[in-house]
Amino acid sequence: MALNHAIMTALLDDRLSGYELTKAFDTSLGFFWKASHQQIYKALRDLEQQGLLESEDVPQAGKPDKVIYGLTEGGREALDAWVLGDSKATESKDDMFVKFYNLSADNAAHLREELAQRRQHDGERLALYRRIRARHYAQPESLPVRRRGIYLALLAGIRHCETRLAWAEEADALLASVIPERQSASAR
Amino acid sequence: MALNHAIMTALLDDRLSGYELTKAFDTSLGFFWKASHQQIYKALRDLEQQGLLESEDVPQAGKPDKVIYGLTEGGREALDAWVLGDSKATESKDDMFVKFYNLSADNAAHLREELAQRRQHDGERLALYRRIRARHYAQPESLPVRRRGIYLALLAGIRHCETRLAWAEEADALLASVIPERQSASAR
DNA sequence: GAGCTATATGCAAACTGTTGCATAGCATAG
DNA sequence: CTATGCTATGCAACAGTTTGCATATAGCTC
Repeated sequence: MALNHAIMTALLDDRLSGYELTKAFDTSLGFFWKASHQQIYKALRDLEQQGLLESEDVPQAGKPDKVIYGLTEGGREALDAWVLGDSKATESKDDMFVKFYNLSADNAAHLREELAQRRQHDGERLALYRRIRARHYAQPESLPVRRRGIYLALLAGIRHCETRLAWAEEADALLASVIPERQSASAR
Repeated sequence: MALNHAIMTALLDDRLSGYELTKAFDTSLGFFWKASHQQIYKALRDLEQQGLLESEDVPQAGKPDKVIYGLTEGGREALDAWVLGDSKATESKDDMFVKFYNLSADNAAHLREELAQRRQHDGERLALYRRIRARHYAQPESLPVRRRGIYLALLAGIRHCETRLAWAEEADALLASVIPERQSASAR
């Protein structure tokens, strides 16, 4: 299970609580691996039981107490070993492409709207990636080794968004040509 | 569940057996939605029970008998309605990017190998897409409407592969610079 | 004749992920 | 003062996917 390894990866530098990890999985590593808090809390308990993480209760004033987790020596070794194993690429599944196989004059306007939402989303994501890049990865050659790996992942994210946005323009033009002339997407 | 709708989409033009659908999901629609035969046979039975598909037993000589499925009127309507609903994009998950977050001098050579495998795979996939494009989608403007949708999906696949391949070159160069000089990926 | 591949379908268990709900204190906005 | 949202953790049910196994016939190769 890669979720476990993604969590351990997030704990390489910092000792974090489940809640903090959940937030980390909304950004950063979460760009490449999504996880809900339910998944994360469960994985943390499992990993601790396997001896790959150790935990510490941290009482807090004005907030609920929390439990922070850190990698054990065994966890670090397990993570290193995992990286050296083979990884399988989970092929991405996207409803929208299946819908494109159903394109018709009746649904072209709808698909165009969905596409516009994707463009919005990809545009925001791209802007975020670029900000992160400018702030933290402006000179990849001078980064420490591990940070260069993160830079490459970020770069893949950037390229991916750019490609999707460019494709969306072509797709939008083609969809527009399919929509019956008498009405546009927003006509009643 | 989009698998059900992907199956119905595959049955838009043809009446197919579970086995034939399984093969179809290895190519074509399967480029955007993977499914195993166990999933497909189960989905077919479910869909028939819901009245969205109807089946017919086809005895065969020299081969096991088969059951072919076709869309019912209700199935066609259900599919049309589904296309008009909202779709959620399943964020793709990829072990390899998590591994990049763990880049070190010790594992750079291994990651480079994994990357080479991906390049190989993406390259083959791209070549296949291009062949399909050249054969069946050379003039998208003159295609019937639904085929234009499929063309757009194919185009997305092409762009995606191209982007990944270009990124892989950059990544490879950076990884090479991280690998300790005294040994290459294949050194003992 | 033994083993491999292809056709054709299916069950069952295990794993992974999503959704809904629950608790509980504190802060901030209206 | 009430509603909302944040911090912080967790259970339980369901949905979806993967993996391993099972069956049966036919043709091909060694």
